[in-house]
This record gives sequence, structure tokens and C-alpha cells, in this order.
Amino acid sequence: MKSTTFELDKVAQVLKLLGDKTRLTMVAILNHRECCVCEFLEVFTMSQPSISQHLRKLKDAGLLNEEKRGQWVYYSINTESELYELVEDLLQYVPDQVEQLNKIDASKVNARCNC
Amino acid sequence: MKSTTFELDKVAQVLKLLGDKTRLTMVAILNHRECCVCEFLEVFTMSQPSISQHLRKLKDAGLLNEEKRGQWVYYSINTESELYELVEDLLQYVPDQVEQLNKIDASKVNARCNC
DNA sequence: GGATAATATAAGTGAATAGCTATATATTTA
DNA sequence: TAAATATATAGCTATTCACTTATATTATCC
Repeated sequence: MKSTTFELDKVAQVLKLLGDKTRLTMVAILNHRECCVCEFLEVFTMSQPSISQHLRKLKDAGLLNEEKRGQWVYYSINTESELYELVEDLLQYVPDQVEQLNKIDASKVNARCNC
Repeated sequence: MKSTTFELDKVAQVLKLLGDKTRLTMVAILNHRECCVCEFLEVFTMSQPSISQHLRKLKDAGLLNEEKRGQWVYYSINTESELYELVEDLLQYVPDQVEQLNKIDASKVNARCNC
């Protein structure tokens, strides 16, 4: 039952990051599978730079991995992060995001990036 | 292992609220026992109105109970909140705040309010 | 090599937020 | 009832933050 504890500041930082609807949704989607930026464009009604900036914040905090393959950049949850345990736990309380994955699949993006 | 899920918006709202260091500390302290505002004054280097405002936000979100007894207002974690499960879970990751309770005890506040 | 596509960075803007001081309200005590 | 104490509310300000558009960077394709 008792889990690892982290510095309060670190916990607060993660909660603040995931306290944003867009970022929480992103992480919840990535909990299903990795995605590239162009896929998130199908999910959010938001400019591409905005999406990239959210992903960057999550990456800078160590919560996401970033991997460039060809002209695409793939983001995935960093399961090696010391804070992964917390993130994984939090995601239990969020409804699964298959709906959003369907949006992506319904679009034609996958044909290009093969995400 | 699988817990209740809540609307993503609600989870985000809780995380945003607890993503503030002051508020996260407050809730972590209240996880030990109820406190009145004057006790928090011993913990934070912050004006009384600021402390009251943080407590109000937590109360407005349904995370805290507020109870007036005499000239003191006591705050406690609202274990009846539907989101309590999430809050309780989060607090597992935060170090216990006995240190802060010691600060309170070391001061003379308790002699007055008997918190 | 030039056009297109995917992504990132820079710079600007408006809204939200956390803090403050001053003041109001309510309760107890002398 | 006046003074003191505990807390809340109002109004202000500075900072943070999420978004935008414009532009830079990098990779692929013809």
C-alpha cells in the first residue's frame, strides 16, 4: 500500500503539469501507445506550436521520451522516470482515451507516419 | 488495483489545485489532523489572507471541510468527497509533514485554539 | 536542388493566479 | 460596551501561463 515518497516540490511539479487538461489528456493517450505530434493535431483544436510546447514541458520534466524517426518525432511515456510510479497511478483515475485514438485512426494521418 | 475513474476535467482540477506547493503542503498536514487558520500561519511565511484564500479554493473544490467553532475556523480533509480516493492516493507520495506539526506545537498557538 | 511536410523556436498577448495591503465581519474577553 | 483576536473579503499588482502567428530547422520526395 505504502509507496515511495518524493520531495513535495517534485510531486507538486508533476501535479501542476498534469493539472492542465490538454497535458493530462496527452499523457493518458500515450498510456495506450506512443504518438507523434501530427497525431495529436487530430485530437486537439489547437495550433501545432501549442501542442509541441505542451509536449516539451512534459519531456523537460522527464515524464516523456522523445524520439526522432525520419521527419516524425515520437513521444512516449518515460517508464524509467523516478516519477513514473506516480504518473501511472494517477492515470488510473482518468477514463481511457480510446475515443481519442479512434479520432486519430479515423483521420488519414496514420497512413503517413505509421504511428 | 483498478480504481474508480472520474471525468478527466475533475481529475485535472484536483491536480491543478494540489500542483501548488502551499496547497499540497496544507492537505498533507491536514492528513495528520484538522487545523485552524492560525496554525497554518506558523507553517507558511505568507500573509493570513493568502492562507485563507488557498484554504478557500480547496474548500470550494470540495476537498476540505470548514467548521467554525468559537472564533476559530477548523479545516479538515473531506473524506466524503467523491475525489477523496484520489487525494488520499496522491498523499502517499508526499513525505509526512510531522516536521510542520512540530513547528505548530513549538509555537504557542495551540494554547489558544487547542487545535 | 527545390518543393513539401513535420516539428521546433521566437516573440507577442490576454487571462489566470498568487501574492500583497487594507478593511470588514464575527467572536471573545475585560 | 470597548478592545482584542481570528478569519474573510475586496481590490490591486506582478508573474506565470496557454495560446497565437511568424519563422526557422530538418527530412523526404520529385
